[in-house]
Amino acid sequence: MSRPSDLIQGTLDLLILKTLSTEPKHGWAIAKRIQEVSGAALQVTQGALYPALHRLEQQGWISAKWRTTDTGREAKFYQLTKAGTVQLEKELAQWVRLSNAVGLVIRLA
Amino acid sequence: MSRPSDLIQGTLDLLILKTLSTEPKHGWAIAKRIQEVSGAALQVTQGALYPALHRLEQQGWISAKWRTTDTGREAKFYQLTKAGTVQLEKELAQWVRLSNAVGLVIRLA
DNA sequence: TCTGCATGCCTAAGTTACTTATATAAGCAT
DNA sequence: ATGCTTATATAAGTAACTTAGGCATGCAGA
Repeated sequence: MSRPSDLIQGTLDLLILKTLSTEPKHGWAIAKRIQEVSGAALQVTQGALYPALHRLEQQGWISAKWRTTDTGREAKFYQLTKAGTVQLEKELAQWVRLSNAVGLVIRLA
Repeated sequence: MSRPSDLIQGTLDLLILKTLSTEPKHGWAIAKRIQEVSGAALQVTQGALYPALHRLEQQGWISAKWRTTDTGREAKFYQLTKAGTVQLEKELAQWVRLSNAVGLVIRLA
């Protein structure tokens, strides 16, 4: 079956943290935003999304609060914590480092 | 502990196939080459390497043959098959597509 | 009115690809 | 003979997914 892979394994945390770096969002909006910004290349399914959000919350990188959306519905809004901002920088640096390294291998054989 | 992560999950197949695209190599040499070319950013441990090679062989993307190395030792040399070359192109395209998408998210928040 | 769709949350089971640890063996140098 | 480098390999454990469900609300259309 291999994987259709609409995500690069291990980058979801980075994507979520980065998406939250502008303003708090609820899970559904985060997934939609990632999909839009990536030109639909990245698909965050709910089975990946919610466990990831709980993971990040448990790590103390994001915090949750129920609030009403623009459309008048209850939703769980997440925002970056200070620790989350630090973590985002780490993951960004890690991504740049490793993806560049992959790029090197691709170019230099 | 998180992961020290000296690899991006799911890219190992691509790295191996690409490394074999110039000439046949044995496992040990593949790992060394990836490490060198990446400026030591990527580390392929043996526990990841050998299962990956067997996986790729089973898929029919590489084929193995025992041969003697320059240093006069027996080693298992792998070379890309035709199917492997096709697969390499697929994985390359996939990588470019997805890593660019991650780049978009990073830049556009 | 009720039917369906989009929004919004969630979990469970299964799979995959790793990490970590261990085992084996040959060649070479001290 | 002791230890280091080269070289292969497997086993147990884990993290992060995929796939497949379930539940509830608001709104639009027939």
